[in-house]
Amino acid sequence: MPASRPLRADARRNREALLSAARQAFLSGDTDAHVEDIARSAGVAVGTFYRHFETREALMEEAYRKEVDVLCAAPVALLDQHAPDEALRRFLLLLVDHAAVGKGMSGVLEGIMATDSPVFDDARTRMAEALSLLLEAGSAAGTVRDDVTGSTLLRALGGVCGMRATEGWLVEARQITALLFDGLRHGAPQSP
Amino acid sequence: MPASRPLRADARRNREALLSAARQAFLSGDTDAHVEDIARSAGVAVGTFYRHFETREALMEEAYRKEVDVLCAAPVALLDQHAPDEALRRFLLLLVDHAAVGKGMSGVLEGIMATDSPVFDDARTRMAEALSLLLEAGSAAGTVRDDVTGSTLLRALGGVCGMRATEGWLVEARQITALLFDGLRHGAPQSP
DNA sequence: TCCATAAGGTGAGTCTGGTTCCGCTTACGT
DNA sequence: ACGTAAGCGGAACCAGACTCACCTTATGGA
Repeated sequence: MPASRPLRADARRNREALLSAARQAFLSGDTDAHVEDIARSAGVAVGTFYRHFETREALMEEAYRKEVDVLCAAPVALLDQHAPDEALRRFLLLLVDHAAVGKGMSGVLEGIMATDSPVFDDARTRMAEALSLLLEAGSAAGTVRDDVTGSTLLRALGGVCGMRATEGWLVEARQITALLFDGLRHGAPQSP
Repeated sequence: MPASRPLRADARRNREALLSAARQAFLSGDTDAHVEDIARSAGVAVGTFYRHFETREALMEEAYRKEVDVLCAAPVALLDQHAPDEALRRFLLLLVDHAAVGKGMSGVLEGIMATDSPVFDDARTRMAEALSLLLEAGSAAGTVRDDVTGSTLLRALGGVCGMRATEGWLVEARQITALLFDGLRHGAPQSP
């Protein structure tokens, strides 16, 4: 199953072009760029697009996989550097910053977190696991409540990432994460 | 501008039929029922549909206005009966229960809270005001932090309402509101 | 070097679903 | 009754995702 065949040179080129055209469009805020436009600006026809990507949404997932990878890798590194609760706090802020990368990214994060769209199943699962890691470390250390799962927290973050382009949204987003973070500590074994 | 003319009898009948067909469909989970289906099951043609509603989305807003009204009215009553923080807590749970009414309702609440769709501008504003009322009462009483606005909290609730039909989502939703509630109290003047 | 051939590309066409438009119908005031 | 403005129907239109039958070309072996 891995690399059934190495993919022809022109094919790889086109695939790459499509992906980068998509990233370009999405990051610049045009989350619902038309397939035809993406294809054209990659210099290919729609048929070619569909040779490489199952559907329009599949492309979106692919386009953002890199970002999601970065995000999902963060917890391990953070836990290495900081106490669990601090690591959690930093991760939440990281999430917000990523949502800030471009209006598009925030749309995708929203798709990941706030919907059930099967397109983002994979990303959602990995993200929930990343959060679980942090929560478990925190609750083991007794600084974070232990009755919240990664997927619950993921859900709770959905709204944050849905915020786009509103005046001063970054401030709001930071406040929300602060709110959640305080809530997470509030119920911790020793504090209430 | 008010009642430019009392609307002909058959027209009112049809409008009502459309609205109720839509509510029926939406509440039973089919948030993206087709205009044609709604029209048919109301016993009219699409043309009639568009005589009464600007767009498909406009219908959705209309269909849920009643629910939103109920929700927005709650804070006043709650503040009458309970201390501000308790009123806030109850309101958050009320929101969750409303989202539970039907998969459709939760979709709409999500639309209200987690997007910028102009369709829900009105509902969003009113909801934010309702939350502000509670937050202000709470912060005046010193039991709730004072650095969070209604619209911020609204955003924070976005994810909750986006949850649909997942096994045990109600429990998750309650946990998230508890999380937010604890976070809201955590930063209150006297407690930290 | 050249050919055979399978991988890749093309874009007109299909399909789905929202929206428009215009001619017919009907409620309702006189 | 009747005239007419308000309503209604539904075929036509349009947008945008996706398909398919056919053409083009990279590539590996003779």
